[in-house]
This record gives sequence, C-alpha cells and structure tokens, in this order.
Amino acid sequence: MFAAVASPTRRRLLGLLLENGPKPVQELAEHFDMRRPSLSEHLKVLKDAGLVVERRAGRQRLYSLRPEPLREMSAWLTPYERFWRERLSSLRDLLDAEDDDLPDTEDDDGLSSTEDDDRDV
Amino acid sequence: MFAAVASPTRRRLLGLLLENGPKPVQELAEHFDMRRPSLSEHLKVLKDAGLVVERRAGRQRLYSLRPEPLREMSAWLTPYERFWRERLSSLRDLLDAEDDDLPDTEDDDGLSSTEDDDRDV
DNA sequence: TTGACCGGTAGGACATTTCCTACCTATTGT
DNA sequence: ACAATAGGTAGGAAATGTCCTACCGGTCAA
Repeated sequence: MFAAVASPTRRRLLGLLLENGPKPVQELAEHFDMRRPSLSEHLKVLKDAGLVVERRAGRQRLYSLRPEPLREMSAWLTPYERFWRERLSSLRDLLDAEDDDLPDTEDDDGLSSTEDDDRDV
Repeated sequence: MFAAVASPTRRRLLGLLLENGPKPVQELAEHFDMRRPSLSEHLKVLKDAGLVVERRAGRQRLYSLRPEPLREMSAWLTPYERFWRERLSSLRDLLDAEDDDLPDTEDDDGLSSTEDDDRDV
C-alpha cells in the first residue's frame, strides 16, 4: 500500500478521484500524458491495494476512492509526528550542526556508544 | 520521499532510529538479514530524502532520525482523512456491495450526494 | 447482427531497485 | 608504522516497475 502511493502518477489519480468523485478510465486518462493501458495498470495497482473500487456501469468502469487503507499510513505516521512535535527538530538540527563543528577530541563527554542523552532546548 | 518510505526495510530503519535514538550502521545492521553495504545504500536513500542525518563520530557514523519530511506525507493525507471521516466509508462499502447485488432495491438515498458530478465534459 | 466504443490483458523494451561480493579510504590502538 | 575496525563505493545479477503497441472480450446503438 505504501508502494502504491509512492508513485506520483497514482497519487495524482487518487487526487482526481478525491476531488471529482468516481470517474471512468478514459476521463482519468485525459489528465495524463500517458496511454490508456498504462493508466489501467496503475488503477490495478490501486485496486490491489484497496485504494479504489471499480464498479461496472454499462460499458465503462467507474473507479472510486476508498481511503480506508490510508489509515494505516496515518497510524504509521503518528509516533513520528509526536517525535517532531516533542523535539522541535529544526532547532535540534541546528544544535547538531554546531556539535559537528567541534571535531576536536571531546574527552570531557566520554562519547558513550550505547546511549544518546536527551538534552533539552 | 514517498518512495523512500515505501520500502519496508527503510521503514524498519526509521523505526529503530525512532525508538533507540542515533545508531551506527553496524548496530542497525544487526537487526536485518542483509549485508552491511545494502543497509548503507538504504541509509543513503533515507539521507537523500532528508529523513536521516549522518554525524561522524570517530570512525563510525551515527545516523539519526529527521522526521520533518514526513510532514509532507501527513499534509498529503489530510484531505483523505477528512474524506473517510465524512463518508463513513466502510458502511458505504457495504451498501455499495448490496447495491451491486440487488440493483433494484433503492431504499436508501442519504448517501447518493456524489453521483451527480459524474458527467462528461 | 454489425460496427463503434470502453477498457482489460499479453508481452516486450527499457529503467530502476535491491541485493550481493570486492575493494577502498579513514580512523584508532599498539 | 601496522593491523584492525567502521563504513562507503563499484559494478554486476536478478527482480520489479513503467511505459508502449497489439489485441481481445463485453456493451450499446442502428
């Protein structure tokens, strides 16, 4: 599922379905500089990932968005969100960079290989 | 960046850095059934995506998590989150399935608000 | 029924990813 | 200086991904 969303083409596809609702393949293909069978393959990947469902309507297939699998991504993200909120990471990056600017032997710190200490900001 | 996170190996790597803090390559490699150079390549991908930073410490390189780029993923997710919360999609899936099985029973009409924008251009 | 249309499948070309084994440089301890 | 250690780089093999052109079956309209 992460792999399905990793493709810019497929993210765009999901975006179109999100904004415009269910659409047949042809109409989706108009938005891309790509032949229709390739789009069909991308849609198959999305379907296998459970991100779209296909519904037959006459001679066309309406594809529509099914965002549930994205909850998994949202859940995966959560602890990282917490991390970047707790640590104010951009500031921490700055401190790390300055730390990197002191290449001399820092014998006062000991350079413990097992743990990095949580230092506040 | 989406591509960087698409790999299970790299997600695991990020998870290790999240839980255990900065680590040298060797110690990370112990958790994988993979040779060290391959891990190095995965770390390079993560570094190019801005998801980790490398800090030289003697003869080892400490890799640490930099979660900021994940905000982009979180932002991308937002409208879909809204979508799945608004539409109670799992219920909708059930109704769609029954609708597909019994095409003549249209006793529900509360969820058909999106069907009108499916029109040719 | 015949043709036009929608869209999936086959399979081939090409690029990218992912793993490996060698090999290299930089650092550290003796 | 020398050997050992940490880890990146080269380049090749195999697997996957992404595009294409054909082609095929299903549906609608005359």
